[in-house]
Amino acid sequence: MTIQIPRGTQDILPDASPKWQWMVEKARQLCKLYRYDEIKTPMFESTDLFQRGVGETTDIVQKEMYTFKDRGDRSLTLRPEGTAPVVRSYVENKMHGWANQPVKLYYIGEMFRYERPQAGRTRQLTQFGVEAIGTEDPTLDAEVIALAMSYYKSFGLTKLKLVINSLGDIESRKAHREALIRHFEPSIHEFCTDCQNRLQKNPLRILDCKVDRDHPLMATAPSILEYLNEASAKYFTDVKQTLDQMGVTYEVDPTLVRGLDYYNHTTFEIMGADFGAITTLCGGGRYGGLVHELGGPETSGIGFALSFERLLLALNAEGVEPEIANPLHCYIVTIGEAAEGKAAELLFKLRQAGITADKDYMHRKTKGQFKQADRFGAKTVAVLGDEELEKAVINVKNMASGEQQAVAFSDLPSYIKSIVDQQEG
RNA sequence: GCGAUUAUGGCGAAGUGGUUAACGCACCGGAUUGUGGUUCCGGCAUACAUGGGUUCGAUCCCCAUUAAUCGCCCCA
Repeated sequence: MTIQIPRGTQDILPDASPKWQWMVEKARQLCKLYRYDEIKTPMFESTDLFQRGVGETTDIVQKEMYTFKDRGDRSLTLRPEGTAPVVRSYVENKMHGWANQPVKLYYIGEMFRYERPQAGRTRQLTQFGVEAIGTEDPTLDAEVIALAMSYYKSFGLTKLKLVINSLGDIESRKAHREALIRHFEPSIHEFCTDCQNRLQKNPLRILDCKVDRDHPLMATAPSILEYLNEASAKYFTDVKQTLDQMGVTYEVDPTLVRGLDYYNHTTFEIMGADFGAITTLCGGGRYGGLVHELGGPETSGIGFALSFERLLLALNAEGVEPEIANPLHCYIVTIGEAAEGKAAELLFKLRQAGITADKDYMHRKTKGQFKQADRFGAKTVAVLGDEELEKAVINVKNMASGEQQAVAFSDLPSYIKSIVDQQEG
């Protein structure tokens, strides 16, 4: 048996990489506009970081972490998400003391979760995320949401839906949680076993349940929005107003719950075209206690994470293609062994002049080399054989018009350039 | 962790309990000497996931394993 790629991972082959480069480039450009700076953190961290940062009760920590011991008997974990590491770095590097506040960061990198692979779900995934840490300001929440939406829209995606919600502050959350338990507890035996487990663990999740969605108690369940205290309600209103002013359209969904423990106040999710079971492209929100939990000051941050794997599904679902291409300007056809050295030299000079150029390395016959050039979509083919060598010229064929012209070796780069310019113009 | 489906040459895809396992695409070569599409001709390939079992004999039947795809859970 030959060795296979590990389960849930994938190779990104050359025909797919333009799209990946495209996704990365657009993320970087957008972050420049919004003035977020890149941060890179390690792919693995102390296991404690995720246990404390993400939350002991979350699925990520309970069953999805790639945890291992190194030779020094330290427990390490391949990062399953980006926020906890960034906040760790924020605290460790005392970014709360930096002159520019809030600290606005973005990251692009691989995350690892031990899950059953499925459409839009892999064990290694690539996330782009931003974190704005150091203040609690509704316009910042709106900015982060707007950034995420702008990112998707910059690809020309149209089937997007932004859903927002507020979990309120700790006090509001707690009041709501108790109300939910009071609401469901008497009849919890009528619900699925998952929901019975959720009752104490995370009663908010019951509202998400697909099995029991038609149960009468669902419709009458207390909404978080009714339990927001004054400050939380105002904060949420301000976020919504800012989005309105920016012209970002959204839907409020009081049942929107995010999986990680650290969220409070604003949460949001962006969904895309329906491909398979998964429609969530991006998730984010504000995290209140996290910085302090990890040893920093009492401050708050907001961010989102999205995966390129799912964005790719959305791009494919809507048939979006990148404009990036790499046209071949010149293909050199050699006839006879004597031409090989000169061809290599000319290739080198063409490339030095910024012209994309290639040749045959498979000892194909002339016709085969032309076929190859055609397959590459070469703008020009330059033929070099004994006749040309004798006269110190090379015959350049314009592949669009079929015209052929003898050109002195030293004039080749400028001649190719003129034909390419002419074809493009 | 649970469930469903699938597993044939580089790719796609037929097929059978028993001699050389179709075909298409791709690739290479040729159709009078060094020129791309199309057409025609020819060539090419360690192909029946792995390990057991049933059978005189299995790629085809049964079991297990592995992997892929999809779904549940949960999430990006």
